[in-house]
Amino acid sequence: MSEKNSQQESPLAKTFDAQTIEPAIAELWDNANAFAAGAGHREGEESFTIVIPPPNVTGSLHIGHAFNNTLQDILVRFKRMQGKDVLWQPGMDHAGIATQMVVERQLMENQEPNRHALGRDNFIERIWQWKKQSGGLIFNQLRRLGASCDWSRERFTMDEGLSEAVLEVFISLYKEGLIYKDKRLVNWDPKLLTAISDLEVEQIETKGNLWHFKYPLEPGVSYRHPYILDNEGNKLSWRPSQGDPAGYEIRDYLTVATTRPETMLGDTGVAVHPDDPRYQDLVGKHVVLPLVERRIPIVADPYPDPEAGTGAVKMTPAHDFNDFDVGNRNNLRRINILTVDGNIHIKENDDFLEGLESTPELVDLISQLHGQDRFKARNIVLKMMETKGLLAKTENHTHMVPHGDRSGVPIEPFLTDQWYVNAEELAKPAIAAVREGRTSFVPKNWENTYFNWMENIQPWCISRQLWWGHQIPAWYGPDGQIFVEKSEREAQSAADAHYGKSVEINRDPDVLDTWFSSALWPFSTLGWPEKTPELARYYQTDVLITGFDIIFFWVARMMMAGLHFMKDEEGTPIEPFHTVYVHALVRDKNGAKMSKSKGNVVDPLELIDQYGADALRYTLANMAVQGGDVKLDPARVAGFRNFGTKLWNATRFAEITGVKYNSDFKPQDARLTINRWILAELSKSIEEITAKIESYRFNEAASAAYKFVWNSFCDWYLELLKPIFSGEDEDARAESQACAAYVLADIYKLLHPFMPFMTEELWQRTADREQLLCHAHWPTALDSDTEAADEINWLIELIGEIRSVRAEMGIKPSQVMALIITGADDKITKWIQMHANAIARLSRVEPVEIKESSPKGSAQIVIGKVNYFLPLEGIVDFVEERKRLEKELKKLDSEISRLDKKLGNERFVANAPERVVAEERQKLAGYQSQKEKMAVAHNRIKDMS
RNA sequence: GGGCGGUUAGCUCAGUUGGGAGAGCAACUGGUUUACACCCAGUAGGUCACAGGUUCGAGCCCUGUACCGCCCACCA
Repeated sequence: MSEKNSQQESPLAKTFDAQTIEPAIAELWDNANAFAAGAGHREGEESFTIVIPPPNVTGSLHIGHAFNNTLQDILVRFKRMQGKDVLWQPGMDHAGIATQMVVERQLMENQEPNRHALGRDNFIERIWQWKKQSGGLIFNQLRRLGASCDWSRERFTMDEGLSEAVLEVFISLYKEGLIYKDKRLVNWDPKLLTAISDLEVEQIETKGNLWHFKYPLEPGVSYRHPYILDNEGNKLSWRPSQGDPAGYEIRDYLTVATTRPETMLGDTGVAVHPDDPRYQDLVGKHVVLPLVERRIPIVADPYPDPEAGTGAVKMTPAHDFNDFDVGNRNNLRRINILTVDGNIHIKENDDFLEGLESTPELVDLISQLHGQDRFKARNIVLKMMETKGLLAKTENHTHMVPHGDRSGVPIEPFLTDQWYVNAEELAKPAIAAVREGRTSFVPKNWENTYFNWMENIQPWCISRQLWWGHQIPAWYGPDGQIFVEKSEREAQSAADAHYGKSVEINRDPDVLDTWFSSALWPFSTLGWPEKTPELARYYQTDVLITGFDIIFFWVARMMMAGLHFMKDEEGTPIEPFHTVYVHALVRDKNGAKMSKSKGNVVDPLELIDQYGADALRYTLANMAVQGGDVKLDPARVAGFRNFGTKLWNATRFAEITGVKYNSDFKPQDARLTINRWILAELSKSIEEITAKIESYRFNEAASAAYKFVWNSFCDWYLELLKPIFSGEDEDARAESQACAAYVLADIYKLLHPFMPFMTEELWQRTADREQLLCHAHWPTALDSDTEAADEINWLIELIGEIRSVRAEMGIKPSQVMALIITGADDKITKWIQMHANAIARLSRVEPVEIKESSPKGSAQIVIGKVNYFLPLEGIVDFVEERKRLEKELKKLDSEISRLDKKLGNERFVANAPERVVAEERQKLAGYQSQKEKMAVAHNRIKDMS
């Protein structure tokens, strides 16, 4: 490294040029293969593994990725510097629907044949081509961000290896009976023409109507319908809970309500609650479904709520999840009246026509409705019902309508054959693992969300009617017999064996839900099902860092898959990770989720262009509050860019003043208080930053570093070194130069996880380093040295007071004035002598003198028992000082009276811990002695002004 | 309908075992020096949403209310 990165001749530029330096540093890391698995590993240190949440192959870096990956990188770089055997496993997700949509759109834009014309194989080939050209853009963007993944290990969910894992998992779950095929209602997306899982359904509040229909009872049947009267004597519907009804009327119809009138074409029953007194006599009778004239039964089922609506509910088992269940319990027919794309299908539909007489009215109905879009059909049905006088009432009604999260159209419950995973079974060990603390969430409250979902988990529909994805390894024999095997050849021989002769088999055309392969990510990327060395070394992974929006989609499913397939030698299941760090989503300024469709996306790449990756990362780290929302304000990015510049300039100052890294410097041997002080502050910061990163409090780690660098190191340490650097004491200068270099080097290390580019650059430029900063040893704290702190804290307080007095009294900065000290003991005297230069320089006082008696006409400062005077004669009107003292005295009075009251409270003295009481007493004494001195000063000045 | 989170300075937000409320930005005053105007020094600004309760003591714990946001859910 030394030939390339030895100290460079040219001095540092005035600011850090992120545009040119960041890419150069990225290249330096690249060439050194700095992030390969195990790079920088030190003997005896364990492994540390993170798998990246695989971005979609179609994706480009959005602010959420930037946030998520910044946090991962902070942790990964931190662990790497601790000498751990680190793997940050990168990779991408094939994102079935999203990718297929992108390429289909591209075909359309290019006016090329659509996918159906192209055919399945050609289309898939086309997607691979697209991936080669435009996929994975996001990885370059992640590199710009500084993500230190082992890029050589990049995986893709459609890779051969990962596909092998998918096959293995599917087949063994099938053979265990945990994957099965079933005909039931699914969430059907009529636009994308595929089934989707419950999680891909978004409930959207929609304003609509609730229409009340009269369904005539079959001829000869009627019943007594009770009612109550309102104050005006109007008949109101009666509910079982209301006690005795006021009266009855004879009805030959039932009223049902619906938000989806068009589904009535598929009604096959009316359900009432078995205990509902209104309808008990009707159970077992029939109604005649209007328009269609189908005779359908009235059944008793616990599902209808007698308190809601009329208590009678129309049943469409083929188009509603509840009705489906009721239908199963009561043997109701299932009549599918829709096509896959959501149009009415009642012509030549045997299910629909069964049992119907072919009347002219029916023919007319069919001709009016068949082929109509479901929403148009709704209006037509409504008109028909109204015409017949069967529309009893129309109410405004706001309700949740399920929409496909990709297509944005209302989904249809649709009766199809699909593949399911028995998630309930797989969830059991996944729940236990978290309950028993083998995997824990940070922050902990997400565990409730996890449990709540896992404990109510539904079968997971994993088949998709798409082309892009892992095709389901199932083949069908002539009679529909299923053969699930690794290859067509094996399926063929299984089929041949089954039938005892050679038969033709057909592969299931469907592909698997993308999340099926993502669920395997923590072990499939390490080579499973092969027993690779990486699998042994890096599984179990350590921390999963992810947004809460994919806890269900991804985290839960990784837990299920990991615990089912990964076992140690004794067969004990191994969780995929021991910790799940859940961060907030980056939201727009209104707190809304950012999404492309809303157009409220902040582009991290623009921020990187403008401020540099380090600045963006530092900002994001500072926003990573556990449990909090993240709203991005560009002004803050600028602020943290400024912080980088500050550090840059501190280094520049060091360079100018001969600060040079010296490996002989031993911090324990530092002699000067100022050096011992900064080393103690450094140690405190090291401890704090280390602890905060380890507890995932990234914002607190970042702000601790910020304060140390800016407030302690730059504002005070470097300022206090200036007189030493320009002074005569060569030993002091040499020690300080070495010490400053030492502290700077540790600062680079401490900041490296947060701002890797600039720190690496500075590290390389400030000394002839043996290694890259990203492999340097994370610093450890020294034994604490509190002695120095007293002295420097006194100095800081004194300088601050002098500055404050000067400013308040309007003394020009250019005005140099004397400082006279009285009442100094030996210690203070020594300190004054030691720091006279610094005091003079930083607070513009000259000379600094210790005297026996106080000068006349001075501003007065009290620190501890010592008085400090600034003679004002000829400089400023005493009135100003009088006002200032009065203000001070007022403040002291209020403090003193507050403490008096508190300490006068017997119960406080009796109940509060001794420590607290003692502290308060000490404070009070301090304020009192300060007040006495101030009062003296005030009296004196009053006489003069 | 169930669950979770939020309400602290003009703005964006910190505040981990209860013991005098902080940061950044913005504002105001003023800038001499061996780095930095992306800077330095100083100043001002808060009934910690509201109402009760526990406690010697509450931004923090308990109860309730209001408003905002999110997640889950099959009410026709």
